[in-house]
Amino acid sequence: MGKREESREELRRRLLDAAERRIVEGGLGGLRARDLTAEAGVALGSLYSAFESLDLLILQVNARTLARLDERLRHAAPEDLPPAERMVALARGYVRFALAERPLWAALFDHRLPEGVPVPEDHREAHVRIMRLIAGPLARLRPDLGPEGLSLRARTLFAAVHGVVHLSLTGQFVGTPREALEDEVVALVQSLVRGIPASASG
Amino acid sequence: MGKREESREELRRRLLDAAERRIVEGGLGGLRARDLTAEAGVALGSLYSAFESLDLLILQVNARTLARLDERLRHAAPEDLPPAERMVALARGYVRFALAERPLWAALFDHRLPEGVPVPEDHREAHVRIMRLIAGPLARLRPDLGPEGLSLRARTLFAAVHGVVHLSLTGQFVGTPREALEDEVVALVQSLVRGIPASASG
DNA sequence: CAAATATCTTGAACAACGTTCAGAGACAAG
DNA sequence: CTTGTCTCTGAACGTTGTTCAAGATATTTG
Repeated sequence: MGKREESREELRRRLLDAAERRIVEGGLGGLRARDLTAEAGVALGSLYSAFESLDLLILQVNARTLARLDERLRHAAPEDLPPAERMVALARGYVRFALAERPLWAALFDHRLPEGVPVPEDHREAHVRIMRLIAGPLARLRPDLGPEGLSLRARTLFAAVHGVVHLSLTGQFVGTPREALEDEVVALVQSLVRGIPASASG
Repeated sequence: MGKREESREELRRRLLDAAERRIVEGGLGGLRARDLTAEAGVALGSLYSAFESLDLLILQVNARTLARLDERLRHAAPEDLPPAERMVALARGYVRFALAERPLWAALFDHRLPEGVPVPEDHREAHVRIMRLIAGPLARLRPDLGPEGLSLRARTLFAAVHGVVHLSLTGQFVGTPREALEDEVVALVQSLVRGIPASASG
């Protein structure tokens, strides 16, 4: 009875590892079901006995990446820092994570589920955890905001920082040059942190 | 001699129009070479006598969209406004354009050229024109910045605003809710505009 | 332990995709 | 009208993700 479940987990792990390696090497766009299963040392069809589809497998790779991002951000911005510095440290941590784990980080945003399929609950939860990491110091800077407004502003701040990193690294549009990225993001957050207490909006 | 060239242009126009309609209806992800050529009333292979590839055709659709965005932004932020208000107006214009032309706007960022193919020069130029639209009022707010730093900061500001809109509308990550989007973007830009003159960084 | 049964793994086959190209057809020149 | 040149056509190709009958393997039963 035990052997079956164990080997099923082993299969999932092997496929996840292989997919991660392939993404690191060739980006999400270069990920093929055949390469992935070959690298994992299993048959093509086995992918579909371990996961519902290739898309759902990618989602699991992304879940791992999200967990690592969460950990890195917590490590980068300890709770004993003053709130403004903590915000800057979070932004810096995000930039460095994106640079260090670029293909896996990019996969978080490049991957789209097919039309009908909803994002799983634990994914949204992982996002919310990261948002709360921002909402913490933000609450100290904006004691006037309620929990609702705080959550809203945290998402907006994250999205702003993310946007700068994203355009810079994907290089589609004319983004911030890579060499200036970290400094620009820090300047952005500092401007926001300075602008925030003086503002009555939101 | 004239008939040949004329019909070639006509073919390109028909294909571009059809592609645009298909993207509006089903998004960039739902665009198929076969649907597109069927809608244009031409054979599948004709696509490749008018354009190098489907990717390059999409790039032309995006060029049209970029031109419309440029026009809309100029219209939304007249030059006689005070610089801070102009910045807000530009951001508001961007949000509204994204909402109004959502699938075509999304195609600007969802579409990626294959590995080796570089972004054409006129595309980068169209981007730069939009950046200059931001750099104008920014120069008044930050007379201390040189042309280099100004261009840099303009790209960062655009990317920040874009990030908020992008995460909100693609709904991949936990973004700003649609109802709050315009207000949040305006608050973001106001914070930045307020934070900017006090800051010595950059 | 051996036979029977349940389960999983395998890779050929399938449908759908972008792309190509030999042949049919349309146009210009003589 | 005939000839030659260019263009348009859609069947065919290679490559995707996905499926599924058949063989291999594990588990249960006698």
